[in-house]
Amino acid sequence: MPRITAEAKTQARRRLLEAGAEHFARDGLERASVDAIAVGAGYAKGTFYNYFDSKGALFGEVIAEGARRAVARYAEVEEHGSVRERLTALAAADVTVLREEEAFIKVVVREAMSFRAETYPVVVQHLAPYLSKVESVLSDGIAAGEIRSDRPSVQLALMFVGTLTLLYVQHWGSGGAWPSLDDVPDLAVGAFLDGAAVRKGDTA
Amino acid sequence: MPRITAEAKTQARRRLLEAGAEHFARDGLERASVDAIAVGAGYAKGTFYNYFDSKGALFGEVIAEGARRAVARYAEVEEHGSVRERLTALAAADVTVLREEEAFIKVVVREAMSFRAETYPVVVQHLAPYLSKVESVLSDGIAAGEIRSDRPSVQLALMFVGTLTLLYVQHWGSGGAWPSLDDVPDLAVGAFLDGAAVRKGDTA
Amino acid sequence: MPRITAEAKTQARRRLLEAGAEHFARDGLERASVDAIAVGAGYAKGTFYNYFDSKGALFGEVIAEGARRAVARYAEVEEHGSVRERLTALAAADVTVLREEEAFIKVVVREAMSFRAETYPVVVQHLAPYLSKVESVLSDGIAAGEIRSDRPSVQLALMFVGTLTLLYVQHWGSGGAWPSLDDVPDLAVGAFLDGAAVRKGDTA
Amino acid sequence: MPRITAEAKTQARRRLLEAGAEHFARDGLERASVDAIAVGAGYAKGTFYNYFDSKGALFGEVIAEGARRAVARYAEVEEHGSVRERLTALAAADVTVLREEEAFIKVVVREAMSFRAETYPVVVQHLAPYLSKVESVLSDGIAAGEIRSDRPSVQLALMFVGTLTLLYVQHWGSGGAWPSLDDVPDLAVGAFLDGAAVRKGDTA
DNA sequence: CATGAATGAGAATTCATTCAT
DNA sequence: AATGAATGAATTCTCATTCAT
Repeated sequence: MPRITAEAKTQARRRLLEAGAEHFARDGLERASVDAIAVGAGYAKGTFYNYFDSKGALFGEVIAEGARRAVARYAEVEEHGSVRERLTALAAADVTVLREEEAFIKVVVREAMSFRAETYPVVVQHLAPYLSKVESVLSDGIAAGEIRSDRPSVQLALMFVGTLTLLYVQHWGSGGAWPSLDDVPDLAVGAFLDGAAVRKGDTA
Repeated sequence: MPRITAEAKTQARRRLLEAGAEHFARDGLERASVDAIAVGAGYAKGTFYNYFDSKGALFGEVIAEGARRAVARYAEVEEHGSVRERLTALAAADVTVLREEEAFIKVVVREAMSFRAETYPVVVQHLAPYLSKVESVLSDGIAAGEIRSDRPSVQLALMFVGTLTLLYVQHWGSGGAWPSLDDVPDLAVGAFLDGAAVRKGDTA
Repeated sequence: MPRITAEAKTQARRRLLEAGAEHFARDGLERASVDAIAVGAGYAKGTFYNYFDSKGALFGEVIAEGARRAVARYAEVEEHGSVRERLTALAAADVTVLREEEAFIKVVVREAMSFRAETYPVVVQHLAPYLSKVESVLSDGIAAGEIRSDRPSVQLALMFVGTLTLLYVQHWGSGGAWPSLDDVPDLAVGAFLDGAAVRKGDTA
Repeated sequence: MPRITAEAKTQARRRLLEAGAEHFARDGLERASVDAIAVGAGYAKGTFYNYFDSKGALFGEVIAEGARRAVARYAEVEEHGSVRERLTALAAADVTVLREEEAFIKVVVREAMSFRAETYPVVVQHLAPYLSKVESVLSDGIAAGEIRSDRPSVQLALMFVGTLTLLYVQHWGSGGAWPSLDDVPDLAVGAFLDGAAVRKGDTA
């Protein structure tokens, strides 16, 4: 993956990317201003256009970079153990990224949930490796009889990632009241695997 | 002595509200233009301001109206049966509203998922009765031993509504590919109640 | 002068005229709104146009009416006595009008001092009878050797009326601090006739 | 590292200020348009906002600048001689400014005479040094027994400045017919010091 | 006569983008 | 590379005026 170094080759680019994430996370694409982003990165407005074609282009790259950083972290996760353990590890890795790159992740999540024609495909495309990882864990689980086999693994993966995302949104929306980030991995995995119903043989 | 009745006035308001929902759903608050909304409602630009103070004010009312319509439909849902049946009925009612008022619901959902300081509280406030309904069903379920009692019913309600919302987002985001609206109620209830894990005694 | 009755033949017209004066005095021509004037007169906006062609037309008529009311009061002033007495009486009559019709007079004064191409001629035209009155008193004074004969009486009349106006402006501008309306007649006449210099034979 | 010097920036500001004065003098605050002002200064509309926050802000600065220029000229006036000589010199200096900066002075005068809550305090504040100068001359005159001592010097100063202003208004209002600017200083000083009455011992 | 909904020209203001230095 | 002044398209909002009822 030489892409990271290639794309962030200059200091300036990286700084603009960070400042962009910051502003997009806070203000959204339309309300964030090129001027504020450039100044936030320590440059004058004109410099922005030496590195990015337009505000929209930066936005796309912020999303791509956010997804890339998340995926990079996923790559470090252990490949063995039960499905529950592996999903929890993935979720924990995800939360770690979120803590370190909150701005980037906020932008990605917001776009993922806003299903806008202009940006949705970009998000989906960049989240693909992320989803594949989850899907492969679930496929293994299906093969091992740990996961229900009546749903395509893609759909299950979407549901898991969605549940995780949902908890982030509730975390941000509630101002951190519930759930706390610490609780997210177990909550997500619990909700996804076990559901809310009491079943025969369970101890309530 | 109004020559044009109060109903006619309400009529104009309603048309602007519908057109507003349409445009906000497609373009979002910032990209939707007052001019386009007015023309979409069959009026000239200036007329808009005879009915609403500003674009932002209309946006708030669209959200309020969307929430109101959803809640109205919830009120018709049967109050008895198993938790599974009642949740499915609620979800089905929700999908019905969504089919009939897709624009309004899209706006509400997008705002609910965007956690913007300006609009989030409005959304939350208007979705409150909606959430209560779900919560009361779940409380009954906990009392009846059908639902796990280790989570506050509020949190469970948030998770159920979130799951439903998630499926809408995936429906819209995939261009209707998956899930179809018909599948949403069972999917949501299934995911929420049963989870994805195979458990002892289950038949895979 | 049947004009007064002819022009104010309807209640509505008069009420709109009064409301117009009120608003123009407070807000000026541009910032006063037809809607506010109509409502201030107890009518709906549309009714305004049954009585006046435009906002500008009303403005012209307010000025005309203000000048008319001032002149009407001048007509009652005594025609004999010294120049000082007669000028003081004229000034006192003027102050009386100002108290009773403050809005109208404010509009006239403001326009008189704003030398705007559109309205200045109207003001001048309507103040003409007002000025003639002063001028005739001063002509009598010149003939009687009470007033300096080295200035055309028209110019002297302009200076006197100007001095009076100046004091009004200072009264309004200072929020009534100085001069008070009670002081205006003597101040104006004193300044106009006597000046500020101490002269041989005067008792300082 | 400004490629365009601070002077150039000041240059643009100055051009906008001049154009603003021109337009405000002709059209008043409300009827003057930002677009026309910008074009009048040789810039596009948007450029205006690189230098001033709003039309109102420019208006305030035009008034401030007008008062500043007038005061600057006052500062050059001789400090000795009789009261009559000094007042005449002040008035002459004032007329000189008016000739050179007619637009600015028109705006200041119009605002001074319009007693509008929004602008009146600004005008008064900026004219303060201007008034002080006159007042100190008059105080000296009172001490020297040249000026009547029965009026506070502030009030006398207001009357003198008012008289001067009045003559400007009449000059503008009459289209230059009477008085001509050349006549203004002597007229103002004569009217202010001597008054119009013939007194014992005078030669009519 | 009275009404007030509809209109649309007009104005202020914002801001992404360009480009000469 | 960096800069920031200039630009003008786009947008929101106001309000005088019209006119059908």
